[in-house]
Amino acid sequence: MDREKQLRDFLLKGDKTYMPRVSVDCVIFGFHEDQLKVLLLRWKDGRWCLPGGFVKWDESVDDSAVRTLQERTALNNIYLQQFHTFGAPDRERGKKLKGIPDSKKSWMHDRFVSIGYYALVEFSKVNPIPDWLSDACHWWDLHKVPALIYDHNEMVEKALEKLRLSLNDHPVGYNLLQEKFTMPELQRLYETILDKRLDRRNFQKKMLSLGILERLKERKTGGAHKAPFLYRFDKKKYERAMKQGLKLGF
Amino acid sequence: MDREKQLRDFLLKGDKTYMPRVSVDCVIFGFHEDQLKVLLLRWKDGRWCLPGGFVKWDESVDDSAVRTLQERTALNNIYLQQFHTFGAPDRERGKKLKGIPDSKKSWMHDRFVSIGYYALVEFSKVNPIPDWLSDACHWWDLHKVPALIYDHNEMVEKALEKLRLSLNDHPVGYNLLQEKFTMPELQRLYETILDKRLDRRNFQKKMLSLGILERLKERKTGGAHKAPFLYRFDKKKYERAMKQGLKLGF
DNA sequence: CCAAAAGTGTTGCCTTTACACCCATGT
DNA sequence: ACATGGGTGTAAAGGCAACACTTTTGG
Repeated sequence: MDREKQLRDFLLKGDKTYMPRVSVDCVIFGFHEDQLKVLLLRWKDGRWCLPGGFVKWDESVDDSAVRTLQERTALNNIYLQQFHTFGAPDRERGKKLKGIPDSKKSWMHDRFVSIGYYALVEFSKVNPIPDWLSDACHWWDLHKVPALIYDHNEMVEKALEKLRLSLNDHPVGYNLLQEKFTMPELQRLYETILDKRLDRRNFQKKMLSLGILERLKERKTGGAHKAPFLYRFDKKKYERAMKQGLKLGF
Repeated sequence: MDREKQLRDFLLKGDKTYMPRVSVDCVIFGFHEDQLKVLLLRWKDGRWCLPGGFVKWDESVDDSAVRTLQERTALNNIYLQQFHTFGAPDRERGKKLKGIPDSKKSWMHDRFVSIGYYALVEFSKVNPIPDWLSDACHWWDLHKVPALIYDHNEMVEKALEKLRLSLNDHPVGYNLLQEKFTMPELQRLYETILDKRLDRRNFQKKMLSLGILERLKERKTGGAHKAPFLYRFDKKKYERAMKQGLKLGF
């Protein structure tokens, strides 16, 4: 079987291409139907995990994360943030390899340190693609994430925590929402990430005061009630705000 | 020569003890005479670098940083914070090994990824100890740090940046000052880290409002002017503040 | 015409900022 | 005595939180 050979090659010769001992894992956040979602992979053995990958010898760790993300979502230009590196001594990739011949000789055997990144992506644009070791790749509601391999649940927790903290000095939305969105939608996003309710009117004032939103002529019609205005981020001003940092205080 | 053998052993057999490809580097901050200081090592070849180390197979990455710190400063219970992982493809430890026989066969050869930690230590308590590859270990004024190996200057920059950001939601001082200190000393510390002047009176109000300071009966005598009160952190309240996070906003 | 959601403005509080006066100490 | 730094209080400003009224839309 072809895949069998591919796997053997990867296990026995992968270290020609990839650095051993170091991996990258990505917590990919999406936002859909007022819920934060996380993209997960299912291994052939049924266990779920974060999309991850290895670092090529000639590639930076950041680039490795970009590549991993690109491979799972088919998206480019994704917002990506390194958030923590996980290095407990029992983090053994090798444990995944049970029952595979020669696995003891593999560069995958033994301990790995993993560098965690979180990504913010536009849910509707993602077409989840399993990797060649997995048979499924899809979105999970953040609050319903199943038990994951190793410390991946901890990674999700930590990523969320860091994302929350970042709201105190950086805007969010450009990466998670569609190009045009309404103020209530943006508010729903903030409320979901922070897991707390915000005052509608004060929220709008705060957001507009950042000067990074552009109100469009159109409104979002089709809803059951008064049609809300559509907004769009001014990309240049948004990026300037991301760089400089702000004082939001949520 | 004994050291020669020790080096050869380390280069050729070090991977029995340490994980290849992964290292830890520490930006150790101290505060002395109104200046932020960084502890640096000088290699035998004259180049300066951050104190760093490798990760033992059975040790967590955090523990490895703790050990490194302990070895350089002879201190325990140090405040330590992982702040970033550096993984550019040209980060080669091997470049250090020029001229050493068999260095190509060493686990030190080829690329390393390094996990950066910053530490806050009480300057006066530190007795800097060079490691066995270095002939000097001492404090440098943060603004006078020389050119360091690899990307270590970048690490110092990033550590400082993260430390500054942390002031917005965490107190600082317990780790950098002596047990008893005056309000002006604490203010000087904040001003130095932030590199900006603060109003004396407003600073005091803000600090006291945190409820983590205890004013002592004594005053600091010997100065040229009015004797300022001495303060001390209430350790329990300080730690609670560190955990919960605050809203300082500097 | 009613319920539910969205747009807008106002008020009061509380935090932050700016600033002034008095006190202690060494020269 | 005076220059310098430290301790304390207060008034104005600005930001934030609480809140009310009107408008629009589908049912």
